[in-house]
Amino acid sequence: MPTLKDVAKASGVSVMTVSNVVNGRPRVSEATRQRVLAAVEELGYQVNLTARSLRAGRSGTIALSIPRVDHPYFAELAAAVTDALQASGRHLVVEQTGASREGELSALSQARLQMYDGVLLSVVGLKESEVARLHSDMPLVLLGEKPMPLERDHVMLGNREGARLATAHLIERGARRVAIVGGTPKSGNRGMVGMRTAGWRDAHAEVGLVPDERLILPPDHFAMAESRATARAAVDAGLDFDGVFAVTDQVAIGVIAGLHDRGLRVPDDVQVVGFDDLDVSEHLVPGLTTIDPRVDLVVAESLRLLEGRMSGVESAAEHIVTPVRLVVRGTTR
Amino acid sequence: MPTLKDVAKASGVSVMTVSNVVNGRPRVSEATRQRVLAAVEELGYQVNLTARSLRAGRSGTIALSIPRVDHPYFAELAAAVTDALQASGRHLVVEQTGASREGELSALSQARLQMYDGVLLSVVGLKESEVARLHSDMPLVLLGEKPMPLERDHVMLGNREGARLATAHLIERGARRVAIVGGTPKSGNRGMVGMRTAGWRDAHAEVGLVPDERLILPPDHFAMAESRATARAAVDAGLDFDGVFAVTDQVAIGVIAGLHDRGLRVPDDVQVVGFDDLDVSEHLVPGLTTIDPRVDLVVAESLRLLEGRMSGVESAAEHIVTPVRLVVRGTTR
DNA sequence: TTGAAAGCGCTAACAG
DNA sequence: CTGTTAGCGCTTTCAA
Repeated sequence: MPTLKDVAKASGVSVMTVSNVVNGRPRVSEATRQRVLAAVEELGYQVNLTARSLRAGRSGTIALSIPRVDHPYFAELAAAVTDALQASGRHLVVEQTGASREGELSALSQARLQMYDGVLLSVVGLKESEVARLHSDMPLVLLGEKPMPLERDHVMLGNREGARLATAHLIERGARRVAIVGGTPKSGNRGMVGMRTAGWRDAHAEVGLVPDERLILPPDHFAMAESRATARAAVDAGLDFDGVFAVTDQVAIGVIAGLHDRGLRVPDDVQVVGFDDLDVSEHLVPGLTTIDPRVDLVVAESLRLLEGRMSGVESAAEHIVTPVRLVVRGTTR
Repeated sequence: MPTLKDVAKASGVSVMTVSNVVNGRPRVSEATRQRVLAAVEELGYQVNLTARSLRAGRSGTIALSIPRVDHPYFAELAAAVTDALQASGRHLVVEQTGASREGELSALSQARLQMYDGVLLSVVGLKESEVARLHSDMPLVLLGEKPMPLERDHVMLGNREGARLATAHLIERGARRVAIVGGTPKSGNRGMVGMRTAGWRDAHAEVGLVPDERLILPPDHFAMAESRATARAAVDAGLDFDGVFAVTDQVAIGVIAGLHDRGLRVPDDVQVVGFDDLDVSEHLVPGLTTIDPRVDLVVAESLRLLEGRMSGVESAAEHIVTPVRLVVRGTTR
C-alpha cells in the first residue's frame, strides 16, 4: 500500500507537496500537480484515513447508534439520517447496541467515540441516571422516548400527543372501548410506554371518559409475534373491546393478525391505530391508520444540535419534542 | 482527554509500562500494575483507537456495506451479521451505499477500508467488470445476486432455485397463468432479476408449459408503491393471470395491495408468492407464502470466508450459492 | 521487569 | 511555490 512518501519519491517532490496536491490545496504549480497526480495514479495511492484522523483529530464520520437495524422504525431513522447527511459531505456509520445497557455504554466508550466526530445515540437500555453519569465531552445528541439529563441535547417524539391523537381518533370514529396494546398500568413509568399510555388516558379524559384499566394490555416488548399472541389471548379471555391503540406499528400488525386468527375483522369488528407510520403500513390491506412520527423533523433537529456541538461553541443543552401527526387509512372507519 | 503519557507521568513509570498494563500483557510487577491502574482510573484514561489502529494496522472492526438499512432484507441481513459477530468479539459497523456505483466504490475505497479489518460488501450498483478492476488486497467478501469475478469470494442466494420453487408451488396449487412481477424479458440479464426470471421459466418448462411473455411485468425497482401500481395497471389492462411470483416480499406486498385496490382477493382470485421471508411477511393477513433466503446460512458462509481472508492465509476464492426453501402460508391455496 | 528509541502516515506551521 | 520540522498516541524492538 503506497504512502505519501512513495508518491513523493516517485514524483521527485516532498511529501508535503504531495499532501497539498492530494488535498486540492492551492499554491502548487500546475506542472508539479500533474507530475504528482500521475504518480498517484501510477501507484494507486489512497490516503490513509486512520493516519489523517490521528493527525487532524477529526474523521469526517459520525455514528448513529440504534438498538437494531432490523427494527423498521430505527432502520427508517438511519436511512433518513444518511440522506440528510449526504449534503454535508460527512460519512455515517450505524452501530447497533442491541437495546441493552452494555451495548449503549460500549457505543459511548471514549475509545469508540474517538473514531467519530459526533454521535447520535438512541437511548433505550440506559437509565437517565446512567446517562447523567457519563462525563464525556464528545459531541453527542441523545434520541429516544424517555427523560434525559438536562445537560445533554435530546430530541424526542411527541409521544403523549401522538397517543392522544390516535386514541381520540378511535373514539371519534365510534369505538367505545379502546384497548392499548403495549401500554402500562404503572403511572410511574416515564418512558415511551408510560407517555403513550398517558396520551391514551388524555384522550379519554378529554371526552369525559374514564378508561377501563383492564384494557391496558402487554407486551412490554414490541414484537409482532408477542402482540399477536396478546390479541388472541384478549379475545379468548372474553375481553370486550372495539378499538386498539397499538403503541407501535409492529404491535399493530401483530394485533391485526391476532384478531384475524380469532375471526374478528378490522375495522368492522375492531378498529386499530398504530404509531410509527412504517413504510409497509401504507401498503397493508387495509392500510394502517397510524401516527406519523415525522422522522424528518427528528433528524433535522438532531443534526442541527450535533452540528452545534461539533462546532465547539458552548451553548445550553436543548430538549426538543417534535410534533407528530395522524394518518388516517383503512383500519379505522 | 488523557493519553498514555499522562498516565505514565501520574504513575511515575514509562509509557511502555502503561501500555503493557492496559493491554494486560504479562511481565509487569503487581505493584506497578496497581499503581498504573489507579492512575488510569483517576484520569479516566481510554485508549485512542485511531492511534492504535494506525500503529497496529488492525482496528477490530469489520464493516458491512449494504444499499440501505431501510430495505428490510438488508436490515435483517445486517442484524444477522451483528448477532453472528457477537461471539468473535469483533465490532460491526454498517455502511450504506445507496445501491449506487459511487456509494459502493466509496465504501471500497482503500481509505475507508483501512479503518476496518475486513469488509462484507453487498454489490448492487457495481458491474462485475468494475469489481474485477479493484485491486485491493483487503479482506473482502462479496454478497449479492449477480455474477462476480472469480478472484473474489462471493456468496449468493439460490435465486433461480427459489424462483423455481415459488413458481412451481403456484402451478401445483392450481394457478394456470403465473405472472412474474419484477421480472425481465431480456434473456441476457444475469443479475437477480434475470436469475429469478429464469427460475420462473424453469418451473414452467418442468411441467411442459411455455410461459406467456406478457406475464413478465415490471418494475425494475422493487418498491412497494411501484409494485402496487404495476398490479393495478395489469388488472386495468385486462391481463389474464391467477398467480403472481413477486421477485421480493416488498413487491409481493405492493402487488397484494394493488390487487385489493381493484377488488381482487388473495388467494381466491390470485395467488401470490414472494421472496425474502421478511419478518413482517408472517404476520400479514393472510400470511405471505414466500421463499426463505436462509440469511443465517449466507451470514455463516460470509463470515467464514472473511475470517479466512483476515487470517491472511492464501487460498483460492470461493463462490458459494446458498440453499433456499419455500415457506407456505395463506397467499396460496 | 522496565524503559528508550523509532516510527506507523499524515498535516500544521513555518521557513525558504 | 516547495520543503523542513515536529508530532498526533500508540506499539514494536531492543537494550538495560
